[in-house]
Amino acid sequence: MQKRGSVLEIFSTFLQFESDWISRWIADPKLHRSMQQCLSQSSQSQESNHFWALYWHKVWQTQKSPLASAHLCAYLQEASYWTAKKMTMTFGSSLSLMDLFQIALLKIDKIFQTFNPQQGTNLEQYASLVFRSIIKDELRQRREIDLCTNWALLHKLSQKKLLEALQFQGLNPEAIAEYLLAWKCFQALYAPSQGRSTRKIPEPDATMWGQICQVYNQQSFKKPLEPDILKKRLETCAKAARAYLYPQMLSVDAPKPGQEEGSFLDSLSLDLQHSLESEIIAQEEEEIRKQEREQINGVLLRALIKFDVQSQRLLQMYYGQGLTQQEIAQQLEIKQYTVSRRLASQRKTLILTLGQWAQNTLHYSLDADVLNKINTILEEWLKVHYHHPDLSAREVE
DNA sequence: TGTCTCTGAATTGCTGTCTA
DNA sequence: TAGACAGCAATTCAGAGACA
Repeated sequence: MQKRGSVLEIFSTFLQFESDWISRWIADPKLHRSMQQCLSQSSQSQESNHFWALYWHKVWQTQKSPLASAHLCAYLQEASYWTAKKMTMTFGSSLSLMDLFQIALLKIDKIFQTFNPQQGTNLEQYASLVFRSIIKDELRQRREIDLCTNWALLHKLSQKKLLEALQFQGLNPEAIAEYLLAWKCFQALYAPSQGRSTRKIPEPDATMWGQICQVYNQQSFKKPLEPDILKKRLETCAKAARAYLYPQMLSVDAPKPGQEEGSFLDSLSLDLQHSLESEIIAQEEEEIRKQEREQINGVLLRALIKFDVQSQRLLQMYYGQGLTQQEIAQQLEIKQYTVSRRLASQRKTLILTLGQWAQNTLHYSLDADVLNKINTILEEWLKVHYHHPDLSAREVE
């Protein structure tokens, strides 16, 4: 992918994909004109991308202007692309690089809403972090939904989401009311047996179908239904929910519906040569981050080993087994607040250890911001460590 | 979209126990 | 006896879900 050179290009061009590869940068004529006009009128034409990013973000904040949103979307193309690429390499996925790229950009408004220029951060770096969490969340949820049986999905579903899904299918209000009633009866009567995975809830047996049907017929003003019809209705609900919550991805450069030639982005054009420059920079940055991660692992593992057995057990129960403080308190026969205090004290020790290391090695000054970041890193690390101890141990070797 | 409710987690102020 | 630590009860905070 060739780097965009000028401010004009950066705020008015978009990536075009061919299969799963970048084909070229293409300019949006409207954005191109708008940016040209801004640059010609502004004494800030030579200012950095950062300046214009903050400018368009301010416009978006004050006017909620779609034009500002489009300029920022163009600006964040690279951030979205590299995050999507990293995620496909790290996690692998049934979704392509292009799909992940689009998932990230679909929720771009979230970045505009939560970005705070006062904190002195760079919008592009901030967007990369948020894109990463958006994609991870999407992949996790899709995996959950893919693994769910219809009956598990119906259990997880909220009434609001089911209603939206049924409306999305174009059903009339009367039909929707009947489907909702069927779902409510199912929810009320069919509870999965304890200990069973919440993803693998099996189909109700014949007796249960009979009971659900009986309650449904008591509450419905329509002609009484047979259990197999009710079952089909609930299967339709599950199908509608899957289709609504996780629709098939459609590429922005896919052919226009009903047209053999031309795509959504065909009105745009700008030929670019391919370059490896950005890939090399990204690989170097990744290498540095990897080394830092390994060092952090070492520091935290050495600190953890110094904890007594009970403290280690507490952390294992909280982060490893995912127990609540109340559950841990019951098992250890102590009070919830004692658990809370001990966890807080252990976290404080680890934060100070990591802070000391950051101060000595990376020459960070330990202000509130840095400590907050260390706290976030620590939380993530503890979850990974206690879920996959082999992973963190391997990185330390 | 805003409000309400619920739940888990964290905090606060006071008190008791233990130890150097 | 001071300081560290823990117990207790009440309160606050934050996030998620339901609902009008």
